[in-house]
Amino acid sequence: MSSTKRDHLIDTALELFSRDGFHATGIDKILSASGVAKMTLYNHFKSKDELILAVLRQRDETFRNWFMLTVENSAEEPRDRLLAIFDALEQWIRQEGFCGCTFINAAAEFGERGDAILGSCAEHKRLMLDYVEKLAAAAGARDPEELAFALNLLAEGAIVTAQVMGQKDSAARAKRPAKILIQEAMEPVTVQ
Amino acid sequence: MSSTKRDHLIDTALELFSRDGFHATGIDKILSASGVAKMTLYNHFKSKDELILAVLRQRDETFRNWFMLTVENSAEEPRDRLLAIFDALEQWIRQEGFCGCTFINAAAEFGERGDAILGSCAEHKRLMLDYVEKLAAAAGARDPEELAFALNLLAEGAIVTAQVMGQKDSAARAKRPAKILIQEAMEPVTVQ
DNA sequence: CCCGGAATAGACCGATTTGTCTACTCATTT
DNA sequence: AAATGAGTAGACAAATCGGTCTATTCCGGG
Repeated sequence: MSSTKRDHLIDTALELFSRDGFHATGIDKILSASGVAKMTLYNHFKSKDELILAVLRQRDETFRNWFMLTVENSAEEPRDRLLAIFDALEQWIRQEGFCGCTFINAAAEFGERGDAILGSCAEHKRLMLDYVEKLAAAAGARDPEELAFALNLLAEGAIVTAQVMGQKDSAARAKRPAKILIQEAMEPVTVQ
Repeated sequence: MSSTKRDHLIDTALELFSRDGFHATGIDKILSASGVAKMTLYNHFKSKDELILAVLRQRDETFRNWFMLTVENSAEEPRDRLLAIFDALEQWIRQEGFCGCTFINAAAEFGERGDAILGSCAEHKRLMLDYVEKLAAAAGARDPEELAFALNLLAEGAIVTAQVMGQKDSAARAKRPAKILIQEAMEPVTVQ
């Protein structure tokens, strides 16, 4: 039963952090929402920052797994999988309670200080980018890293646009430019 | 002298909000950093939220003006101006003290509540998008709105990537995909 | 010169912040 | 039956939060 309380705290904290922000969510709010005693929290985590780090670690794992599974289940052809990225994003954005990317939000709140937190955000983005690059390589892109970088820009842009402007079709609308970039990346022609 | 104090408060608040975040920046920190008395602040602004709104309004104006001026000064041809967007972004990102987009950061902290604040962020993004669309129309794009939307995704992606991953060449690297999308948007061919 | 408006310093308020500590309960295990 | 470890409730601390209020000072225009 030891890790049950811990996981429950992380789940509750993720929900509140996403909805209200990290600084705006007090420890007491997490405790009362999860029904866990304060000493239990500080028994599992040394500080609020450590709780945040644990939340980010877990979020990275669950989100990336969900993302990769969703992409790979909705397309077989490597090239189609590159497009399926945006179907997965669309699906995520349309989920009720969508509050943008947890890592972008965390990076927004912890810029200078908290290199550990910012580092965790950067690592997540790195892993996501690596995955897209893997897909791009499998699709036979001329320069997988370059294509992955470009598609990743579209993806990040779609996430931010959905969050800030409330434009929930942003990922769907990103699909056409993505298709163009993919097509271009396959042919062995160089654009000056 | 009335508006001097007000402007000074807004400038100081913008700096601290950008560096440390909105919730993490207390009123007292803004006061001591600006050397202004507390009652002077509350004489100009009804609350911290109103100060934040004033900061966002001023930021929208100065940033958008700087952005448009920079784009238009670095290129004459409409089509080149679309690319100059990313030169301006690059320039901004490389400025020391770059902390990401104030409006993305604000939206990250004020999601649900504070529709006024989130609304201000959405409006800024709308105005930026409108400007890009104007450029796209001047460049003779087949569908200016669509091209502007796609280029805007790349731009937002570059901003976020620079902030979260510390990848300061993100805007420069966005230029090539942008060029491809622009080129495609000019020809009267339809990609299915 | 003198008056009025703006700014000042700083006390003060109640609420909330993160974090510590104690005394207690409960279930499991040996 | 006793011991152990996890969890609990809640008091407590020191700092900070946003915001109000008062008393004072400063400066420019009539």
